[in-house]
Amino acid sequence: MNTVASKNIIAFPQFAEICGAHGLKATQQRFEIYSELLKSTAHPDTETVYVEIRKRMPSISFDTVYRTVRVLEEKGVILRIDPGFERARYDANMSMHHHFICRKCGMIKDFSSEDFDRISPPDAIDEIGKADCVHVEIRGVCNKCKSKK
Amino acid sequence: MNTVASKNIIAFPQFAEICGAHGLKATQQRFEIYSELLKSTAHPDTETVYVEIRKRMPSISFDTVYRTVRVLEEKGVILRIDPGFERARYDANMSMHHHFICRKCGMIKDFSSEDFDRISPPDAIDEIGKADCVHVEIRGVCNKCKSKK
DNA sequence: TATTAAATAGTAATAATTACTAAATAGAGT
DNA sequence: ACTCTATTTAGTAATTATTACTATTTAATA
Repeated sequence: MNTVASKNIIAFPQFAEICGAHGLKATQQRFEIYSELLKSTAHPDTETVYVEIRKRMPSISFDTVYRTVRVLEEKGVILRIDPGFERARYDANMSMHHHFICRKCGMIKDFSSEDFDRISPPDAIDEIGKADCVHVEIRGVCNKCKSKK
Repeated sequence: MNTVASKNIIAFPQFAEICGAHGLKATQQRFEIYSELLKSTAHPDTETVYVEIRKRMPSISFDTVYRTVRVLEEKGVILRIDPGFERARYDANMSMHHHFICRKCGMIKDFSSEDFDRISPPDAIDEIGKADCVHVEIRGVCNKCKSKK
C-alpha cells in the first residue's frame, strides 16, 4: 500500500465515503481528479485536469481522467457542462448553484439565485422520470467577449 | 432558381425573415434542416436530421447539416442540448420550456413550468454578461430506464 | 440578367472520446 | 498482516463526432 496515497485520501475522508456509497474503489487517481475539480472554480475540462495532476502524479493517464469523470458523472457525484464547442467541462460543486455560459468563448461562471432554488420541479416530471439534479443554464455573451466586438 | 425550393420556402415565410434578421441566406438546405427540427419533438441529432432530409433531398451533405445547426445555434435560432454522451441534440422550439434529460439513455423530454418561467435572472448576471436564454435542465433517470433495472 | 459574396457537396482532416490489454491494486476475507 | 479477486490503471490503439478544405453552385443584390 502506498503511504503517500493513503495519507492524501485520509486527508479528505468524505471521498472514501462517496466512493463506497456508489460501489467504487477509492483510488488515489480518482481522489486527485475529484479534488482537482473541487478546488477549481473554472469548471476545467479533462485536459486541464490531466495536465494539472501530471505535475504531482506523472503516471496518470488521460484514459483514467476520462473514465473517472464519466463514472462520477453517471453516479451524480459531479456535473458535466457542455459549453457548446470544444471539450466538456466538469463541476464538483454540487451545492445549489447555476451557470452562465458564454456562447463565444465558452466561459462558465457560477451564479446563485434563491428564486430559482426555491422552485421544485413540476409534478408532471414524475410521469417522465426521477429527477436528481435541477440546474439552470443561462446562455449569452460574457462582458469580456462583448467588449472585444 | 429552383421552383420547388422557392415553393417550399414560401410555404413558411417566417424562415426567410429569420435568416434575413441574422444576415443568412435563406437556402433550401437550411429550410429543410430547420423545419426538420421544428416538426420533431424528439430533439434529433445531426445524423437523424441528415438521414431524414436525404429521403426528399438526396444531395444534402452531412457537412451542411453540421454547419447549419452550428450557425443557427450561434445566432440563437435553435438550442443545442448535450445529453452527456453521443451526439449533441437540437431543439428549434424556442418558446419558453425546459428539459428533462435521462442520464441512462439520453432521452430528452420537454416540460413547462410557469414557476420557472416567471423568474428572471438575478441582477448579478449583468456583471457576468448579457443573458439571452434561460433554460432549466433536470437530469435524472427516465421511467423506462428505471423499470429496466 | 449579371455580379458576387455566401453556401453547398463531397470528401479529407482533426479533435474528442472510448476501447483494449497486460499489469497493478483496493477491499474483503482469512 | 497475507491472500485472493474483481476493479482499476497506464499506455496505447481505435472509434466517433465534428470541423476544415476546395471546386462548384446559388441567393440576394444591383
